[in-house]
Formats: sequence, structure tokens, C-alpha cells
Amino acid sequence: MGKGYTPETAAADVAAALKVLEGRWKLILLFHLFGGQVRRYSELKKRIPGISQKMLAQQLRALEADGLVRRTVYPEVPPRVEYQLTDWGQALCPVLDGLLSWREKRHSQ
Amino acid sequence: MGKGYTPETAAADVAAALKVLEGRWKLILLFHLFGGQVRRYSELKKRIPGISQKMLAQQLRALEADGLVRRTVYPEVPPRVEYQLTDWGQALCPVLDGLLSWREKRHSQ
DNA sequence: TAAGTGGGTTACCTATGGGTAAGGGATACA
DNA sequence: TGTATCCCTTACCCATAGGTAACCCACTTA
Repeated sequence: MGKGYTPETAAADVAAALKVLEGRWKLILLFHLFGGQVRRYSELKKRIPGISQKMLAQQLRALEADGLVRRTVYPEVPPRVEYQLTDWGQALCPVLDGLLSWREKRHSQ
Repeated sequence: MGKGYTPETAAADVAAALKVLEGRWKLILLFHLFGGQVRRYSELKKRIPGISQKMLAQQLRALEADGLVRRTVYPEVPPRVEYQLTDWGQALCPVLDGLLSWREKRHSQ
């Protein structure tokens, strides 16, 4: 912990980072986009079983608003919308990897 | 992502790791215990403004059940109970640090 | 007898996240 | 005219996380 963090400010900053990942579908969406993949709305809908149109749109908008996802609209008919990660969104990948490693350590020591 | 993760299993595993941190007070509690600190129930109550007895007990029990916190009861009167992180709980510190760094990167590029 | 101390538990209420179902608007095609 | 496609939005409902307030237990001290 570099700066002058108190337990409260550190916790608040981590919570703010995690807030971006909150929601039943966000992690699934991110893992569908990690690695530079580009996906259409309807493609995500097909690949993610159980997600409703409302939740898909809502969570994608939230990820976009938070700067993890870039949304590109092509003014065609019928419309085409593509989603991909921003650089910052992609940078989350190793962090989540760290979480996975931490979790695996649990019963190993 | 080493293993044979699908987006769904990777997301589920990350969610399982994050579940341990969910709750309004857990991160604050962790940051009060990082670095090998040992604290009594009443001490935590004093240091964490706004937390109720119910929530303090509840979240500490959850962290204990998840293996992050060790609870030690001294059979005295009045009772004394001490809380500290397990090794695995302490190992979460660098992971959260990674999250903080990721967050700080957001507007820097 | 009464009150204090430490570490809780229990009962009850409310706010919010996520669910389903349905509608909506632009364009093309038959 | 009617229907299909794509990408949503709106209305409504429910389950659960978290809030407050009050109670509990064992023992000591006054």
C-alpha cells in the first residue's frame, strides 16, 4: 500500500474498483471480450445463455460508462452494434488472474 | 488465463473469489487487519465508525467461515475475543493492491 | 439488589438489484 | 399492407443485503 491510505480510504478505493464488476453478468461479459474479441449485441445474446435483452443492454451500457467497453454503432439497417474492451478494460485481465491464483491457494497451505 | 477456462467458468471462479469480499464492511475490516494486526471486537467497533454490533459480528463470522480471519476466544469474564488475518487472508493484500493500481491507471492513458 | 462490561443475537423494516413480459422504432422485403 | 430484424426501453414484481432497536448471558463490583 503505497500512499497515505487509511483502512477507510483503501477500502473505499477497492470498493470503487469492484463496483465496476458488480452485477450478475459483467464478469461473464468481460471474459467474452478479453483478448481483443469484438462481438455484436445479438452475438453476445446467443453466447450467454440465460441473459435477457434488458440485462445485456443494461450491463453493457454500465461497462461502457465505466470505460471498460467501447461501443461502436454502424448506421445500417438493421442496425449493427459492436462491443470490445478498451485498453484499460483489457488491463483488468491480469488483475482477475491474480484473484484466481489467490483463490486456488486457499487449501494448498 | 492458464487452464481450460471458458468465459463462464472463469467468471464464476472470479465471482466466487469476490463473493468473499462482498458486503459493506468486509473490505474495511480487512484493511484494519492487514499487516498482522490483532484486534478485539470492541476495538474494531470503536475504530470503524458507523458499524453496528450486528454487522460487525456478522461480517467477522463470514470472513472467519471463508478462511480469511482467525477468531480467538479467551474464556475470561468479561469475555475477550481477538481477530487477525490468516496467511491466506493476508495474501489478499497484494491482489487488492493490483486492483488499486488498475484503478489509478484509468485516466492516465 | 442493582448496575456495568464484553461480545454478541433476535426481530423487524426498507431499499435495491435483478427477474419477466411486453412494447418501440427504423428500415427492408414480399 | 404486413412482417421480419436488430437493439434496445419500460413497467412491474420479488428476494435479499443491510439498517435500527432491543434483548441476552456470565460474572464482578458497589
